[in-house]
Amino acid sequence: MSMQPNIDFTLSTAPQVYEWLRDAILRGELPPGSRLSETEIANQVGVSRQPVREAFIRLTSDGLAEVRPQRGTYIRRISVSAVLSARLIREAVESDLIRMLAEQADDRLLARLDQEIEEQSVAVARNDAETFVRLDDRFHRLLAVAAGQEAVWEVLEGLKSQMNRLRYITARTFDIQKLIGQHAEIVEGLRNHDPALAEQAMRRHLRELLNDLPEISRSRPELFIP
Amino acid sequence: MSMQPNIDFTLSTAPQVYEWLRDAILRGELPPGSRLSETEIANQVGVSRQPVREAFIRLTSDGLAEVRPQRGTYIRRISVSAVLSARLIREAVESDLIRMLAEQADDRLLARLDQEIEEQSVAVARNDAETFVRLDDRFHRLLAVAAGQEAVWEVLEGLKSQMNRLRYITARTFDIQKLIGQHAEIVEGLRNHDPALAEQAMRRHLRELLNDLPEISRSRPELFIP
DNA sequence: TTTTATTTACTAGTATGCAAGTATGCAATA
DNA sequence: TATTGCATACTTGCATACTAGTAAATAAAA
Repeated sequence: MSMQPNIDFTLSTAPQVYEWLRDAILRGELPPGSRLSETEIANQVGVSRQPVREAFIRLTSDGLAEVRPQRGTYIRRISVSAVLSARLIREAVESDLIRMLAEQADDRLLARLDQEIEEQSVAVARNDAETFVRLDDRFHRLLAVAAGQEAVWEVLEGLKSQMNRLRYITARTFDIQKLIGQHAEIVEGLRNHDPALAEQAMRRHLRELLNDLPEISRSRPELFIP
Repeated sequence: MSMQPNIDFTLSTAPQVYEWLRDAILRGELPPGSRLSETEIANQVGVSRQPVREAFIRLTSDGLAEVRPQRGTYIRRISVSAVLSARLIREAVESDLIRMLAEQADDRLLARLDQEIEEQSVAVARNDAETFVRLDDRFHRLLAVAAGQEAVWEVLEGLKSQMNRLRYITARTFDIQKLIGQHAEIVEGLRNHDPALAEQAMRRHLRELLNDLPEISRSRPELFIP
């Protein structure tokens, strides 16, 4: 592994190791199928095996790692069905939220959303896919918060982890311009206070997010569970 | 605590301790706010602190426990907003699933669902609320499986844990007869291949599940996060 | 009596040693 | 050459010792 974490030894180390590993996994730095080792990570970080072990347990709970007793700990390969499930759930929930929001969207919110889309356009102009992924997340989060359902978004965040790994891996193959256009359609639905229109735009948007999944799973089978 | 777990020492003990505690929490045997202790549980089970500690970590990941360093481990009180979020997500997802299912429901499935409802009626006739909770879970799960989305249901299971604790606590206050009637309405929607009808029945059903939440949170504030 | 220190008995966090299972390379054998 | 047996070096699971922090009871002082 490349980087070294910044451990603050005045705080508990286990959660810090967890955060560090989780970030590395989601960013694709630790690719699916990688083999970890309690001892190895412990030496690298400068702590004992114990906190590392606890971090592994939490990663396993998240579905990001897999402990094979007496064999080793591995970064979980991506499950296509888990990714599709996460997408389906996102579509169901976010289309409900956007319909709620269409009835109550005010000018202040609409202005803020226009501004977000503007920022996204800047990112695409600079061909900065990674920034766009971050902005895209913020856009969807903002919609949930505006609907008064921030807690719902926090739950979705956890589910999205599998999708996020995929997005980082494939960040360069997105047709970002198209996605931004879809964001604009969603906002138009809100502006017209048209729940059905906003919902349809949202569903279309989220359905296309994984359009390239079949191709990726064909070209990079090592990332996926067979 | 009352019961003792059945530990199979030829298998890993940590997961068994986890399952045991999780079950006790969901059933309300370990009520919200209870104080646990690694040492105490370890002695009771007959293992060292280590596997118990690992079980606590997983329970914390599930949002069922809360470790306060150097102070103790507590069963998390129920967060009303978390319960409401879980309900909203369930409604969004299950109404999408039921709409998908309405187009493809065959006689075999409908017969099976009728049979499930029959079983539920038997439970209510015996005034067996706990069995009904289990059957209710199975009914909704069956719908997800029939829609070809078992993986989606597995995800919902995790979210439902907060709702489930509440259900066990309040099992006696439910108007079970009414819930069974709503199940029947859902099945009628499927039988008529009417997605809109099935969806409306499902939404009504899931909205009423928490009707008594305000009253419970008033009468038993010790179970909830303020 | 009230307030302040101090002791004592807890808690979880971490380090470490040992046990048991697994993979791998090498040597002996067919 | 191909296969088997074994030594060795791993892996994680668990038990234990120790640390540091917390809380509450107790003792000392005002």
